[in-house]
Amino acid sequence: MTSRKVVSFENIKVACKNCSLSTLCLPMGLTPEDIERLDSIIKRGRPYHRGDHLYRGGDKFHSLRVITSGSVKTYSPNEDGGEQVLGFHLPGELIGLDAIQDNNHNCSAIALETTAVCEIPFSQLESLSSIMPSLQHQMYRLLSREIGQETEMLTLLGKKSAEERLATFLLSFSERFKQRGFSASDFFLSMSRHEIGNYLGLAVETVSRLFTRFQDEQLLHVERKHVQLLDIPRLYEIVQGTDRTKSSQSRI
Amino acid sequence: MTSRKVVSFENIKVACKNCSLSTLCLPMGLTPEDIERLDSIIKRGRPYHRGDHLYRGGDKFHSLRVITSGSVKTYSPNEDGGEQVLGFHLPGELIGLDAIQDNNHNCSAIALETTAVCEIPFSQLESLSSIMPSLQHQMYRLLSREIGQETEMLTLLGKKSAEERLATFLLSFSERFKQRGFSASDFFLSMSRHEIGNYLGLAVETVSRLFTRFQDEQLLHVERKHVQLLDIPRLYEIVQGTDRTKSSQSRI
DNA sequence: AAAATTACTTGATCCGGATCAAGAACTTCT
DNA sequence: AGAAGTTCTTGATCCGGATCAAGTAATTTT
Repeated sequence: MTSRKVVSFENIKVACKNCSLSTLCLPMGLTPEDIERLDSIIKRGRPYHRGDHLYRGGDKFHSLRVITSGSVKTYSPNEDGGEQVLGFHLPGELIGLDAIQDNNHNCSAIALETTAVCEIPFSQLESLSSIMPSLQHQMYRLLSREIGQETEMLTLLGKKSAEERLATFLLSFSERFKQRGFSASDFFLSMSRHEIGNYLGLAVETVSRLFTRFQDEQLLHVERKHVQLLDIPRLYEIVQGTDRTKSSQSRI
Repeated sequence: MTSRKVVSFENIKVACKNCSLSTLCLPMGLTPEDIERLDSIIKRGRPYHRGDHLYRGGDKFHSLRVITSGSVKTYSPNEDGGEQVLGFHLPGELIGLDAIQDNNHNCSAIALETTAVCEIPFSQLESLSSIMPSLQHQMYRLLSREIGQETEMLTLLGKKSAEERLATFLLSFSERFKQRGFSASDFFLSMSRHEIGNYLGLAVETVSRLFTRFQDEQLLHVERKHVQLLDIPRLYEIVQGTDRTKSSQSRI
């Protein structure tokens, strides 16, 4: 009778096979039996609160982590006290891949809100992947995808204007929320303007002004962290630098 | 008698076990037997000439490539005809890792000078790595290292000044040449000023002016592609933003 | 609920590096 | 060797976005 109640809130997502993220996550494309084996090495701890570190630069590396709810910022603390924000991570995303190289975290990861994660001890994952070719393949794909994403970010920081950067940022969240079954046009950003600016290589003031400008131009409505995208197609035009409102006479 | 002559110029580096790069390259840390097995899947074609493409964005991916001599530029062609230079690659460096994710090259690679490469068919490498844990481990490390390097580049493009960027660039080559047994302070750059600028997110003119300035400040001597670093310690100070010549009164 | 702190916005000014322009040095072609 | 095309350098100007400054709104502390 009461035994039903044992399946408490904390245990609902206790297995990959029941997890709605499995199509985005490490188990993607694995057979149910393989998922079961992967599942057996995964640890699910208690949630982190806003501001808690998942790990810090310098920590010994032992586990990769998948966000299962909430969101996380990764950043690399640089010599003079400042930091470079490296990414914002949503449920289903794997973090810690950069630490494999020397078994050390070179970056830090901090929860932006209440956040749950799965921990995957890397040495066990490695052993498992050497007897499970499909898992090995998935790991190679994920590592490669990470490289590809950073490559896009290099182009963003190397060549794009401030407004192209912010539009890219917003559409990235739009797409990722959509993938996760949320609205592509109405969402909350869990990070501050300062963190957005740091990530995009812009000053806070520039980010703030751009939000205001985008709103004036009817591209979106923004109130604090709540963003509603009103004209996604035009945001895409801005991303490509094809925005007719200003580039019509340039570049010929 | 004449059979000795069969070991011609082209065949000297025909095996990993004889290759001076093996400590920097994929075989790093493998046992001689494992190197032998890896060697058996590697293909060595004829050299590329300056301007030849190793692959282009959109090509089907089948092989990773290791530069064995010469140098290569990777770049991502972007929509409007321009390009973002992603990296300059020296002997021992592995390229193509970003293509694993979807079996397609998203970037292009072009020889900057006469260049030889080893081709490693990825599907064979994958099979081999699933029966050779040490190779699998090495692959994970290399992929992770690539992520770490791109992360550093993100910080460079997001936060650093033009002079910090060029100093970082020069010291990166200095270190890599040194690793390969060449001079750390006297070398030839195989890429143009334009390509350096593109890579560093700077205009050609800025790069040219910085070379002139660095020379005026006795940091280096430069003549066309020939660079001699005269004050490596001070270049390191510039990289860290700790250069006393200008930051002494700032940031307090 | 008031006070203090932190986050965000908006305006004014400044500056690093882009862009424009032109000449010089080098390379390639014929 | 001379012509034509590149690449590089140097100077002048311009502008996007940083920095400085101040005010306002939200959040946290007490």
